[in-house]
Amino acid sequence: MASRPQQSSPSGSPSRQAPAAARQPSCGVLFFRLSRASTEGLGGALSEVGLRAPEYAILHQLYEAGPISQQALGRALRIHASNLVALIDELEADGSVIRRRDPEDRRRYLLELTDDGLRRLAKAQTAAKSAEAEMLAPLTAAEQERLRSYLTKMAGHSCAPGDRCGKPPTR
Amino acid sequence: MASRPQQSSPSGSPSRQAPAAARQPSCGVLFFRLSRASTEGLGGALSEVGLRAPEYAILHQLYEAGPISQQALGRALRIHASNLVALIDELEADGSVIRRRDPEDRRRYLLELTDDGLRRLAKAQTAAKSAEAEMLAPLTAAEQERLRSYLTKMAGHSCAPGDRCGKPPTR
DNA sequence: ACCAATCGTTATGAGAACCAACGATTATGA
DNA sequence: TCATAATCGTTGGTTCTCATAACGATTGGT
Repeated sequence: MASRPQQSSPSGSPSRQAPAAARQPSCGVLFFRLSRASTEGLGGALSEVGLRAPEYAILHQLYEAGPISQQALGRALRIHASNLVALIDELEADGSVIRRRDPEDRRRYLLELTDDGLRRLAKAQTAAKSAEAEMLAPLTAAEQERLRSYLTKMAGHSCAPGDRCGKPPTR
Repeated sequence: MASRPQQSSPSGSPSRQAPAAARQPSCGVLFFRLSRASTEGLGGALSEVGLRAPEYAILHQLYEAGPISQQALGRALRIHASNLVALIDELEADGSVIRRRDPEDRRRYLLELTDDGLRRLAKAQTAAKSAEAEMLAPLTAAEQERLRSYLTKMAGHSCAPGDRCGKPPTR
């Protein structure tokens, strides 16, 4: 400890001056942290049911938005179309989802949730419940409900089920 | 269409019965969708400043939590220690961060934000601001503030800066 | 002095992301 | 009608991220 630089906080005490950076974490940083925490907890819970997070999201989206095309699904979930193929393949292999040609446009499929897929989704939700409760623990029940409504609004805004939420983002 | 299984909504009309699955999307699914939307918008905005999301989060965390060890940083941000090395290397290479040995325990480093790093963080925040505003658009100003407080609480609960947020998650 | 534990590092492998290109199908226009 | 362009799903290949295991260096306990 011959040359301890100094203890007067070279730039280590951010509580002194705030040159330009914002003190409170931005939503971007918060989402970065929480999405990882969520992925961690959710992934662990889902592994017990033999599902991964993207597949869980797909089942949920299919249940919520009804039969939709792969491309609409990919837009809603922000999953690249090329990556969706393998995911749907797997879900179709174990009977959770079926691909059916859209009679109105036979280029696209209409992805449908089977009864097995519905059961699997229900089991996954049960498994994920405790992980979510853990994450939402510091909030009261009312706050949790409000948070959910906020997130739902944001998710709907970023890409509505049937909306054209193409890549050109307002810019 | 010779053998259409049946037309009595095999499982395609979710608005009829709800056997066991929850109607409204769980927070896990919402976080899955929003984290991807956030990564997309935030990543695009940060690329203009030459930063990626993890580096941005690191700078912010260092600014917020002061000089901390790499391991504490990794716990807070849910970044694996082995992956942190390259990230810190890069940030140190362009002068945003310096590694300094902790005199109290010379195994660990104390990561410090330099003045350059602070400036870079400020620029990144400015760049990220519009992307965040876009994502938060469907919320009122009051709701945005409440959302931020909720997320902050959750982030603090999942892993406080100096807390032992080890892997054994309550289980 | 020994042993166990911790911090940072390295190497390596598995998984997910993006990009370009291709058949199949549909839409548009001459 | 024919030709051209556009869309949907798919494939292959490249890159990036993430996780696991092992290794020196250092510290703490006995």
